[in-house]
Amino acid sequence: MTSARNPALPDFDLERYLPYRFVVLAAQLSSKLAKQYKQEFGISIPEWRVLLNVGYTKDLSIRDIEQRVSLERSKVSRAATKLEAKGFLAKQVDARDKRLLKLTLTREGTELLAKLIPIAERFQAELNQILGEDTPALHLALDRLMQGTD
Amino acid sequence: MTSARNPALPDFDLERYLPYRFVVLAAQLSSKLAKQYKQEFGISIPEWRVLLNVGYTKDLSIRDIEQRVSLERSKVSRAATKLEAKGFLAKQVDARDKRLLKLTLTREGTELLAKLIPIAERFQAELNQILGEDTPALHLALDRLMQGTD
DNA sequence: AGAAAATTATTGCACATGCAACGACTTTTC
DNA sequence: GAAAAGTCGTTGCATGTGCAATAATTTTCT
Repeated sequence: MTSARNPALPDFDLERYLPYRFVVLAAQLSSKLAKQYKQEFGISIPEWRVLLNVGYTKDLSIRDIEQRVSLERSKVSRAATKLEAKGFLAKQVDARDKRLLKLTLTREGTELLAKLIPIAERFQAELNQILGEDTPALHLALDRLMQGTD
Repeated sequence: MTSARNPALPDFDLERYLPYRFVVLAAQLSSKLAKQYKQEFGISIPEWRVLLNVGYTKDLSIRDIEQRVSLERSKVSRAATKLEAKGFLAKQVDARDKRLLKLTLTREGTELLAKLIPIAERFQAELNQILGEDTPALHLALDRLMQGTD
């Protein structure tokens, strides 16, 4: 079906090409949630990730988040600035090391996150539904790839 | 480990959150290849996708590629324009339907693609190595998700 | 046939992104 | 203890992106 018509080219099957499949699927999944968050709450994906991290760990710095979530320094910084402007988180300079920032959710930020999480959970449940008994196998494969491609 | 410190928040484990895992992994895989293509050949990801499609199917239109590769109209259009400027492909108006374009690789484009493909294959082989016997399971899971989230 | 609706590729524009440079601060080294 | 090297967060800038609007064409409908 995807055979090469051009004799100068080797055979190649894009439909089975793993990096491609990942990118397409990831974009689909991510944008589905992104639209919901954007429309209903005005929150972008980087903002959602930052919110989540700050929500679950005390006094994170920008750098901490960068490493955990594999999100660029500058992305994290800008997301944090926006969240601060919207009143969802507070920045505070670390007294011990004044280069660092300590990020904390405000009450409003906590309330927002409490609304966002169930939506994410519901989405995950949908996916597990679709995957059925293959869910663990997928996670295993993802573990392997994450490990292997560092 | 990822337990909620904040009593107002439900528990949530980002490390096991499927959409997140996909996005991170996809970005990793994709950017690894992208850097290589960019540095050595000056080709971006959208350009590589277009190149590939045009290489393997005759007289594709912009719209055809959009649908196949789930790449935005405008992205495809701009990628095609760049590839044309670099001499890798030729645009030609379809005589039957003058709204459509017929895209074809030039000789240079074919030569380029012939160099790109082995690199992609090698990358895929690496991944299969890492996945080992779990490769089919992963593809099955991907099939399910692609189907299910349309 | 002719008007209205639909389709195709391109483009303008506002916004996101990645990277390098910067200032503020800390750690290391001599 | 001062200078050099390193680290942290922000920002400027060139480039990429998504979306809506547009012009050119085709299809549909009366």
